[in-house]
Amino acid sequence: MASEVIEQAGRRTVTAISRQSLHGEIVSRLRDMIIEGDLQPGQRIYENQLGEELGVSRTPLREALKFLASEGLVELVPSRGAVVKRFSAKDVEDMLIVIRSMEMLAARLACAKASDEAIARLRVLHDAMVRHYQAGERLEYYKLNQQIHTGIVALADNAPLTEVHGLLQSRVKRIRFIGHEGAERWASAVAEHERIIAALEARDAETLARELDIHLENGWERVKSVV
Amino acid sequence: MASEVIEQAGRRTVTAISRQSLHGEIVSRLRDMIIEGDLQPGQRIYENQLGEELGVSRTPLREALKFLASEGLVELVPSRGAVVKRFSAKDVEDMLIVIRSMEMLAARLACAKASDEAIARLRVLHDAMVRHYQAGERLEYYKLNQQIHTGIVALADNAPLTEVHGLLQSRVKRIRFIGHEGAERWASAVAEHERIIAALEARDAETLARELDIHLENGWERVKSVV
DNA sequence: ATTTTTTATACTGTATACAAAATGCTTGCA
DNA sequence: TGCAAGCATTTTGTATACAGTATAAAAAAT
Repeated sequence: MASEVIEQAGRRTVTAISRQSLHGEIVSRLRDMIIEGDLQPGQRIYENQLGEELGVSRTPLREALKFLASEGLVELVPSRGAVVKRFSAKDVEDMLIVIRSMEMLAARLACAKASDEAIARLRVLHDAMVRHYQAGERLEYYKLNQQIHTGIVALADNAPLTEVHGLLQSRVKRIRFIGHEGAERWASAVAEHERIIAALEARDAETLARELDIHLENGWERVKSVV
Repeated sequence: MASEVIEQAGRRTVTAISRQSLHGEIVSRLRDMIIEGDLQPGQRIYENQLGEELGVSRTPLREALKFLASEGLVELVPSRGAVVKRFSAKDVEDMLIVIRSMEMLAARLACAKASDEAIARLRVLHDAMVRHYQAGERLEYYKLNQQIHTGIVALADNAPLTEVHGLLQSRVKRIRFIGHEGAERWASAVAEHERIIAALEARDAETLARELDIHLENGWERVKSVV
């Protein structure tokens, strides 16, 4: 395969230039592969094979797998290596409960601490998202949607909260990504977002938390059928 | 060194017997060493040296370090290896905010889902804790205290919540461990716990959440001075 | 024909060796 | 005496080799 040769040549160059280590590079790459479904849940990971594909030897690959295991994206089975973690419906439901709670916490903190400029930046994202909705561009909509939720968490200026939220978010991403909602649900989701941004701009913590609660509860219903 | 030989011989035996992999063994060991202050914040970890101490080669040790890096207990500096992570006062404060929120969530879930037997088991732990308080046994008290908080989270029957709570808990552990509170504060902490268990037994979610909120807010004040 | 045992193969776990990078020290020079 | 440059040493990063274990297939026995 031509791409593999390019990959190998690229690696050396990238390693030299980029600030990221090879380890970090592999971690990001594998994380994306898992989230985007390139590596499917339950699939066993053969170190030799995957290492060859990525153009790296087993050592840094194994280190990356350990890292991802701690993130909960792969499972380490003793003497049988790594397997892409598979989540049950309950697992996903449980994650969404926690994510919802964390976003509500973030919302309250954000109302108290966020700067006007930071909130304005979220409004810009929101408006862009609405335009993608009106244009029917689901993928672009989805990406901005994610960014807004992550953005609200970021407003709370609480690193552990951001980290843990991102951790769980990355696990449900590959499931949410599949979820294509119907037109009327999509419309109401956008309306919910509008109210969320408005509450944030008003710095009305309780309204914001309540709206997020409703929104994520609905989102959960939207996803539920897929899992 | 004689101990090294014993260590190495011991390792082979242990590896054969224990269900845990050597990797898992090292992870647990290092985690304890960090939490208990054996490895101090900011301290650089020399792989050769530490590997020799533990009687393992660099490969599994490095894999364990990557795992702990993902847990947030060590930091990986490119080309300069691993350093025990140091947390600022704000970091700790932020963690405690998140932990508090998660315990409150757990409390609400627990009131709805926990079995009577599970709650009864917590009551037993609580009573034992009170006895240790009365005997003035701080360490034993502290351990049961931890167990009770972890136990409440466990009652929620939400694996991701348990995992994430444990993650943050392990980071603040080494700080809390140092925190020795005064007699009157200790007394009020015990009283708060009594109310918490009572609310749990009554399955009064809102009271339980409120009491936990107060308790953890106070606990934060208790710790604050130390950091 | 089915089940059990043996054997071969493939993969993981661990150690070691080598290469590249960083740090610290020494020596030379101003 | 102070500074800088180069060299030596230490340490990390990566590859490879070897050992142990699980899996699968084939052969033998019931």
